[in-house]
Amino acid sequence: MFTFKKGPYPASEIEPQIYNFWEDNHLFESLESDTQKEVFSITMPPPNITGVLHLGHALDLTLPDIVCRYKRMKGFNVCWFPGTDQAGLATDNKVEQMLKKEGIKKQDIGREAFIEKIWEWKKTYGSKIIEQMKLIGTSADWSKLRFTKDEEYEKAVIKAFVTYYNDGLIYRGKRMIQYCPRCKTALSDIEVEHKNVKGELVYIKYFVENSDEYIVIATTRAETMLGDTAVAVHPDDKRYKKYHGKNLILPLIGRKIPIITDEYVEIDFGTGALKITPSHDPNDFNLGKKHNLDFISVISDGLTMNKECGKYSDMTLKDARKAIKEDLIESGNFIKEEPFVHSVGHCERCKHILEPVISDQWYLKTKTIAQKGLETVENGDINFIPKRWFKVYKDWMTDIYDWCISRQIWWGIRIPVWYCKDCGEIIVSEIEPKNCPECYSKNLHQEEDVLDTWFGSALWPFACMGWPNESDTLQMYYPTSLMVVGFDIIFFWVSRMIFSSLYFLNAIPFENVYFHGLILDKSGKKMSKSSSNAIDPSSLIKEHGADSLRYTVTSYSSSSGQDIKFDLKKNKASRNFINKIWNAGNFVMENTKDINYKNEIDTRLSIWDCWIISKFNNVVKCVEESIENYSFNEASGAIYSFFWHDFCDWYLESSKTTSNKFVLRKIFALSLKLMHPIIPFVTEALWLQLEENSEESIMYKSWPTFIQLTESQNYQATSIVPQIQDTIREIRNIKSEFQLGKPDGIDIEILVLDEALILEFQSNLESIVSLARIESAKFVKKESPHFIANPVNSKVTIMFPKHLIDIKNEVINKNKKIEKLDKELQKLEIKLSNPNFIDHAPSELIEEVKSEQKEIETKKEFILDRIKVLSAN
RNA sequence: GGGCGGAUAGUUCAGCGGCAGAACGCCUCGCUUACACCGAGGAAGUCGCAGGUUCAAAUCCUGCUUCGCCCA
Repeated sequence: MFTFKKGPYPASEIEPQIYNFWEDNHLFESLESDTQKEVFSITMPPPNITGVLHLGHALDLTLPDIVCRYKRMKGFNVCWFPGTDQAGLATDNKVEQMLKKEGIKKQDIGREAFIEKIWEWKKTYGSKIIEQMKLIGTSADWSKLRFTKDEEYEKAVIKAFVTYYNDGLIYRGKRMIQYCPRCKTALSDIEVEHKNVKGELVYIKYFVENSDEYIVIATTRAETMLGDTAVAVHPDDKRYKKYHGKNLILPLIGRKIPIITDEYVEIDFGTGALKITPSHDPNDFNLGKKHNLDFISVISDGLTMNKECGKYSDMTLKDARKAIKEDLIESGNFIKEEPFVHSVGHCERCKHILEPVISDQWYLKTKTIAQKGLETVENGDINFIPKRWFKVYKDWMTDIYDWCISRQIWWGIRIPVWYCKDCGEIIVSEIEPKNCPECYSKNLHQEEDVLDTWFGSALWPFACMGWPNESDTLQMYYPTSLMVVGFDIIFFWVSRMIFSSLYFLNAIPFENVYFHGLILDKSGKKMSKSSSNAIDPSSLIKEHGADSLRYTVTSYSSSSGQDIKFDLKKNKASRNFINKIWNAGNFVMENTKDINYKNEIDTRLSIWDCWIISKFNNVVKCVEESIENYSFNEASGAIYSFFWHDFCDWYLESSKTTSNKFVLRKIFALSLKLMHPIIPFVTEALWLQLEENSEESIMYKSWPTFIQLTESQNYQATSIVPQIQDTIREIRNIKSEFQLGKPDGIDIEILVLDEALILEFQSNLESIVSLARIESAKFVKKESPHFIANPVNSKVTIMFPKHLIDIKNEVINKNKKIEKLDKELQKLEIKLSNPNFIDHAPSELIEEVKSEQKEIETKKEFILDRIKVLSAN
């Protein structure tokens, strides 16, 4: 399929071909007929159709993809359900803005035409996000793609509404809601962002009826005073006790308002007297209900003063505030104003300041269903990773409010409620009623509001599988195994998915939830389009490839789900790693192409073969454990250090002189499998090039298993090779110290004190010479005066010819080494001389420390001895 | 006000009772026939501060400083 070209790995050229290969061969598709295998299923948190891929998606997609690919290789029947979300408000806004540019207002064209426009828009742009998901290698079963406003999906949402309603959990009520004047709709409480805003605190005199005395009221929203219907004080506040039961005269208006007492009022805040505007403040609303106060509305649409406001009618809130302050000054009621920072609700979607408004909305009673959702996680049926998010979940589920599910926008699933214009009957039905069941009138009108998008997406895990139909899909894949999301949508999505699933299916939606952190810019700020610090993953992919981006986000993703300060340098390092793999592949294929792998097997293993097999066994285990524990960073670290430092730096280099070509090729192929879940493109590209596999994808090849070594092979791997490596390192060190670059003329002697070890060293002489880059080495029985000795360990000493060594520097070096060893010795001695340590520490540890002390002492003596000899010359 | 998280090498982060690690960057050397997106070697840390528990603390406990997030 591919051929090597000299030079760096051409990711942007290869990756699309690989993805097409997978897709064309339907490799992502899961068969419901495949009942032999254990099932592993995931539903994707569906991205917004108006969105573009951002780095958060890179996490949402890469991490589940790793798990899916890993599970496939482990022999599971894996199904990953993809989808996109209608995203009510966001889409409504987006298309509204687009039309605005053409000079069209949505009100001008009307509801139906507007919705039509959105569908047109979706047809053109809605697949963009899907194309981008594919760029990153998403191995989701695209044949099962769903959109949360598909006809079938809409039926599920309506079914859910009607069921809740019939069960008495949905009601319509006049309540105070957060209204976004810009989006012109109610929002639920979690769509409100509280931000501190600089404002002013205005102090106003409210005179007591028939008196010269007054109470001072401090307010941040002077304009709402027109709607005041009481002033509240704390019952124990001595300052105001004498006024209990009296009335105040509302300035400018002259309305009589009572002074009420309530423990809600904070004595120490402001003047301790609180003006109550039940129609325009959520807390005042509650007090108004409690004390049976009048509700006077003075603001319409959240933007302007209403008709009841006399001279202030139709003014904007800002203008009205200014005019009222001026009038208060004139009337002598104004005392002062001072700067004040207070928390103000903003629209989570458009960031506009929200206005609390009383209106008719639809609500879902959440208390009891949330309780069940809480218990399910508490008792471990659903597992949160990391655990700490449970506390956040618990707090929210415990103090949950009824959920305002109606929205005054057009794009969305319209609430399935009809009002009879003749008799006032309310009809809630899954299908449009023909006439009123009470009076048989045909004069019916459907509720104008649509449902909160999140109401529908809460059903995603099962509605994407065809619920409420008893589908085979649902039967087979539900509940799912894993959900991967950012913690920022724990309330929006995770909580609601859990209680919805428990309610409608009496089953958990997923067994595990991995919450990843948020991606921040290099300085730790949230990435956002408005502050232009957002990094576009598509351009990153274009520049360095999807594998690089995947590798980068993976190495940032620990089981503790920390936020990620995304560093472009790290992505570059990942790119280098991918390139390293590509080039190693090139080497392996070049060097093994002349062997027939299918028929011949060379079973003679060199010590390096044994060593790499042993290392490979370890890394496989480590990667398995890391993926199972969601320590993705550890998996990525393990493959990096194995492949680069063990396989390339040592094994591949050793293979240039000594090693079994079969093992070289085999371990390389197995490494590709091992790395495939994390970096699927390059591993597939290389896999397909190993000629024996030219047509079969790596995706369904079995996960590597433990390779058995004999006891002696194991001994060579874990005991001999490390000594040879230490020897090579020591030679390289000396070469480096004396700047002996080229191997020419470096003929060293090696003294080995152990007969068996001599044999091992001798039979691997070639690789020692080659890896250490020297001209020759020979084994001797004793030191020669023409050579300078350096200890590797208690059994191995290497000797460089005197003429290559600067004796003065060598003495200095050796003295430095002594210093170092002394420091280490000191530490050990302190430990060993502590009787408490000897009494309490485990004996293994004590033995370890003792033998280490011995080793260092021997080394020290050896070096001291050589210093003496050198100094004497 | 309540809660959560971070503070470890110049930088980005692991480690979370038993000799402080990685990657990048930096310094020295090297175009060794897979890779200069490379190779070999090296320097670099009072693990935020102060107490405590322990034979032993970056790691556990308490308090504090500081940065960030969530809820009210």
